[in-house]
Amino acid sequence: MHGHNVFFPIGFDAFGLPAENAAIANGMHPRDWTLANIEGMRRQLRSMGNTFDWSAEIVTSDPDFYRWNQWIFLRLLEQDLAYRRMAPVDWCPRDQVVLAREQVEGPERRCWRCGTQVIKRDLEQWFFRTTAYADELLRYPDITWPAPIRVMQTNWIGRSEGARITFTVAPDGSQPGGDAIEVFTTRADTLFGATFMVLAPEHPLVEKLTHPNQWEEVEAYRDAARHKSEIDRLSADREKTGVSLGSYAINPIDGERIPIWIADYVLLGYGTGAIMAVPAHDERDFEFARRHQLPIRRVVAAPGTEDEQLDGAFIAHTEGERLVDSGSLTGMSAPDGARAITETLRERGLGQSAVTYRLRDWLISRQRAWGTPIPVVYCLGQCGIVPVPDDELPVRLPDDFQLPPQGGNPLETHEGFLHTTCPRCGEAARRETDTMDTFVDSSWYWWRYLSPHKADGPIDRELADRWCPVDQYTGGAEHAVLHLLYSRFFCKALADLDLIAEREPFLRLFNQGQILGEGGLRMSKSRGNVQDPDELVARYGADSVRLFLMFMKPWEADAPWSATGLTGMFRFLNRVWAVTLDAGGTDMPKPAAGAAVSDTGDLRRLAHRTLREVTDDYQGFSFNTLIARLMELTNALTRARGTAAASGADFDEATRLLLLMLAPVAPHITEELWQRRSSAGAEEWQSIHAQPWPAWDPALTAVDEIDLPVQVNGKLRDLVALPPGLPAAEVEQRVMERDKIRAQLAGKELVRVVHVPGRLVNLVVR
RNA sequence: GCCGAAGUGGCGGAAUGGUAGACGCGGCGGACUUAAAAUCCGCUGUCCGCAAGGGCGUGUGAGUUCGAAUCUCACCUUCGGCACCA
Repeated sequence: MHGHNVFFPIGFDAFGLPAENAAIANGMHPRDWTLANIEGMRRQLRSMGNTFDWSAEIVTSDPDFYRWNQWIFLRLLEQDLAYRRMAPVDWCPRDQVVLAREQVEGPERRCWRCGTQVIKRDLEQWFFRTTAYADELLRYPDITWPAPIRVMQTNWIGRSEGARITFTVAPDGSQPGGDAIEVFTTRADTLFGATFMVLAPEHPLVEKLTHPNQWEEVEAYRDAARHKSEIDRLSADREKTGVSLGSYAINPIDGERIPIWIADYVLLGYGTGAIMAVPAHDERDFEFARRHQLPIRRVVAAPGTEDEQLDGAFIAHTEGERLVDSGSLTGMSAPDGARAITETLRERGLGQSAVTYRLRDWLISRQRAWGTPIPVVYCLGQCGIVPVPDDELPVRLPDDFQLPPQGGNPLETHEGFLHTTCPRCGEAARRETDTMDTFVDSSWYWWRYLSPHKADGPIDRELADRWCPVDQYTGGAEHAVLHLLYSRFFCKALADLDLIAEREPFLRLFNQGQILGEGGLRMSKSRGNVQDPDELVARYGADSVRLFLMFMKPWEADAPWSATGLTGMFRFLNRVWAVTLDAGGTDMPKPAAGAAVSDTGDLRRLAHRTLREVTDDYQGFSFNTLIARLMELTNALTRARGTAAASGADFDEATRLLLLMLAPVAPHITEELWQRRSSAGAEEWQSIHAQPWPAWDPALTAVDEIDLPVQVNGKLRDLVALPPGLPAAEVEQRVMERDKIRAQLAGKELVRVVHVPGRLVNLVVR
């Protein structure tokens, strides 16, 4: 209606565990189960009147789509943005699958799909190197996204600036010394306060650095750490356990010998997996030092507070704080101290400034059959991991796999799929049986919508340049660090592969809310609280249901489903029907006395004002208030029905504008009414959805009379009807003449008159 | 614990410094009808009052302002995110 070309495609994210599990439960191949479901959803979406471009439909489980996942995977592999390595990973014991870090939720570390607590396992897995773009992902140039989403992503990426510092292991009776332990710290200024070191129990240097006398104790601790559950290990209020390795390191700034410990509060996966412990200035180190009687030495203090007793770590930065007890740097401000120490270490080759991120690489392999096969083979000869050549893509999922009754991945036992030959040397080879995380599918699908059948590449560059980035994206906040982060990573990676031009996929993001099940929980089949629109659509019509979904809450808010109020939408549309087709009110009992509308100009003005406001509301996604305004207009027209006013041109224009304004949200009934209006008149019929958006007449939207609120001491006391544009002095004079105001002012002293022209007058009295 | 969002009638919600409660649901009353349904009209925050009118009122308490649901501070509650990140 605004003359833009709009591309509004639809598709089905059809791979994944829910489909696979449901297929198992129903004894079907997941493909058959999925396609049957898609058929149902297509019908349901059409019944709601969604105006998708079905010619561009994508089904991600179709080989024509997933072959390009494989093709992109191979390009990322070439660029070292995809890799395989052994790592401690999150494993969901119920789904029997590994999960990406983003897919493990909450303090109890539960699987995002099934809610089971995950466990850590050391497994060899495939990763995408999202960390390569960590810094760029922190920038959001020229995109209009809700601030909370950006905050969540920023926190998730967790950039922190500091220094890497090398501690050298000291020689002693059992140990020649000389090994380097690298640590990361954000507080280089506290280096003089480092009184011990802590390595993660899994740190590779532990075995080498353990003194023979400590061997047994260290082994026992490492073993316990390995078997401890994730939750136990991560709960922050747990006692800080650890054991000494019996060896020592040299503090690179002052040469002091400090003991080396292992403790499970240091995580292998963050920074370097080792820390310098400064108990005076870090809560965790403080707690650990207290428990194990290690020295606590304060090295930063505000003047005059140096001798205060510490009963906790001193963390907060205070005004004027300076280094104390820090050799030649004593007296320096803390930030200068950090710089000086880092610089000194750099000169000695023992340190440098550094940045660390909380973000981990994206673990994309899944031990399940219903996903995109990862296109590599393991050569049983000499070649190791060999990528499948492009011209052998797609690596197809077999059509006949049997789901093993005991669970697990059927691809591992499918002889036809498993056995192949090495593309490099021709010897026997085994296919990779892991499939890709389904978030891979959703990370680039919108480019594929532009050319879903393109056979010689994933993306039509010319079309992508013309249509992308996506102007308006809609999605839930629950995808903040999942789909929305992965998609930004993909965009940057695909831009570096020169497949697309842009580096951000979605210019404007709107977080629509979710309609929750009764009880306020997310709808899901497993909870059995799914609401099906079919019955409501059959009973009230798609337009009523659509309107109600938009009217019941702000578009961005979550709310539990309740059909209370749906009847209001149905009644509203009935009134629209009545004012459009039966302005004379033949069905009305009889004109209500006193309801006659004499000034049809009022209807005109209301229609034009409504148009102005509704146009604004559409722009701002304020669907609920827009519908309310259309109801007001309809109610005014309803009151004029059956009166002389209803046969006039103003009434006719108002109903015409009403239909046009309503068309985007109630497409079916407005089209029908539009068509009937056209055939009643002489105009040749054209779809209402192809009409230009109407323009309002500024002369009609201008204020013609105001009911000026008059307050006395901020309390509303009167409303004074006035023409607009009256001089301030005259307005005030008229206000003062009002009986009510006189009564209010009687016996009081008028101190001040606040007059906001056109808005109100406030009389301040004493 | 840290970060973020929110708290308004019986219910969903409107109003982002200027008439609190638009619009809808529900409720009450009326018209039409033999009757009911549907439809249409009116009323509906709360307390006092026959009325005119007035008091109170946006989680709680303070503050800024002529004026606060809206801004500031503290607190309470709910929801979402993070979880020893050095």
